[in-house]
Amino acid sequence: MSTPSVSPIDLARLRRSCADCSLAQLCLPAGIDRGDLGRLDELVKKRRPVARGDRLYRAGDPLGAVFVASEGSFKTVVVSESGEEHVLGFHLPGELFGLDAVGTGRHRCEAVALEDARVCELPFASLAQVAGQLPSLQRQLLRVMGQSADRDHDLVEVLSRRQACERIALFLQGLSDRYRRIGQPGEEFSLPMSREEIGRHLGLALETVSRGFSRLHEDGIIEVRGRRVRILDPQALRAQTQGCEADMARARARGGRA
Amino acid sequence: MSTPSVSPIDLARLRRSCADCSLAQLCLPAGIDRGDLGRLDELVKKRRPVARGDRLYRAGDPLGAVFVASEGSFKTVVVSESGEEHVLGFHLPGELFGLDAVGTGRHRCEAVALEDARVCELPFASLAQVAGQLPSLQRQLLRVMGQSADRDHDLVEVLSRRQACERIALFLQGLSDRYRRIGQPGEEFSLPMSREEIGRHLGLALETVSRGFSRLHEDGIIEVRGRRVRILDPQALRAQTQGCEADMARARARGGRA
DNA sequence: CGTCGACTTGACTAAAATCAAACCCGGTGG
DNA sequence: CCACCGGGTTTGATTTTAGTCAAGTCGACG
Repeated sequence: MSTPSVSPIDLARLRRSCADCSLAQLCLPAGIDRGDLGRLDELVKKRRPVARGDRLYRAGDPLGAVFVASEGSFKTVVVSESGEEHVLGFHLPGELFGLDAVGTGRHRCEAVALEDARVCELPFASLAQVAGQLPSLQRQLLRVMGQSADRDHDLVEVLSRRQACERIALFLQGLSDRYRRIGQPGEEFSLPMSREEIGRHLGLALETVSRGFSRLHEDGIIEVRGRRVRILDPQALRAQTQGCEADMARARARGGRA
Repeated sequence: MSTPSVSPIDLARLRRSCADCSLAQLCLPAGIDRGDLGRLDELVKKRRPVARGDRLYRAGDPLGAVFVASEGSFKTVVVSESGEEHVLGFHLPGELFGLDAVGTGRHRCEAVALEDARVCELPFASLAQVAGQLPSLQRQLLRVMGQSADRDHDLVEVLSRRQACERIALFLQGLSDRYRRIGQPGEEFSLPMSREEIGRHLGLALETVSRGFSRLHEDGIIEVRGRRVRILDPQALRAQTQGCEADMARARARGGRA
């Protein structure tokens, strides 16, 4: 599954419909019956290609559409007045983003492709309108917004950890779960983002991120080579998530419990 | 219970309707015409009293209702497996909370009254159902969910600040704005939460919070006595928000530097 | 007036930021 | 094929910052 060598056949299939999309169950269409899906299908601009570094929207832009990464990953970032940027989130295929404008009508952050990618684009106004007519879509839209809030929520949980290694472990854990959800191996994946971006996401210096990775490596919990990551001991990773004391506790308990 | 002296007249007025509520413009009814408001009115359990420390819901509870603080403040907290708690947010009168269950159908955090308070309670299922019939309510519901996400967003921004004093300044700034929005003076207010709770919100030790307040006090930016806060120099507070270098820059710009 | 809890302050310690230097690897061009 | 970039990454030494532990202080309330 390298970057798309887009044959005409592929192209045709790509534009087909949400119903045929491999991500459908993770995306907005989940739980919407095939009949109603047609309505949704009509409004989606499907699988538009986006080059690495391209911005889908900028802070201040009026709410136009929400997006689903269909191939490749994105980041959403806020740039503070002082110029430094914080990465609010990373968005893997099947994940919806761009909802940050729903509150005020204007985007608060900008969305950037981390690699050459594709997005599906849904004009928000039409989406909301159709949702008013299709209860199943409304339900799903609310759920998706909720899930998006849950992800922010997760980030808060990460950032509230004091120890750098906890944040990093939690970050890897989260990525692993999310990769697994989209049908890719959760134990081995390659990071679409740089150490610096991870740092800007976790509120850590990039060196600290690197050291964290190295530390987890030394401890035999993960294997890292550049952006390639393999999780060797998921349980231990989870333990790191709970802080080092918890880690100790686990080590102690190792004799007694499975 | 024994909160404010509730005369029969008050009681009658309190139960009246959303249309008459002083918070209506901040709350769900905003932008909904009077006719439709009746529909909403029917489902709201209005101004139920809640004692300090009471929980409106716990983590794991199924999504039943969303809440609006109508009097007094609340906090939402997540308790990690290791027992420590993090305060996700504080909720002032007119602010809606409890949406954290929309994504999964179960609450991820618990909501606790910080003081004797009152809440309006909206059964979520009915709300969603009525929203399907009233486009204006649907729009408003989406907007309110978006605003709630924006607040999470703000918290992320706070937590991503490295300097403790930046976090604290941003926190006070935010509170000030929010108090102003609900028609209370933004320059002088009293904190409904303890230093410890602020710490658990900002990811800081309570001592650090206290020191931060003291520092801002010394610098003549705020006045603090216990939970009473007055903002003396809003501009300087804003500067603190941007980090100490920005602060320095401002000091220099003041005309004359040592 | 004494007690208790919340808050402040101080001294010390642990952790991460910063500064600075190597290192590794994919790509380029000789 | 190999030398040589250059970005991203790792690692080391030092400094800064916030956490921790431990006294005190303040203030509300019985």
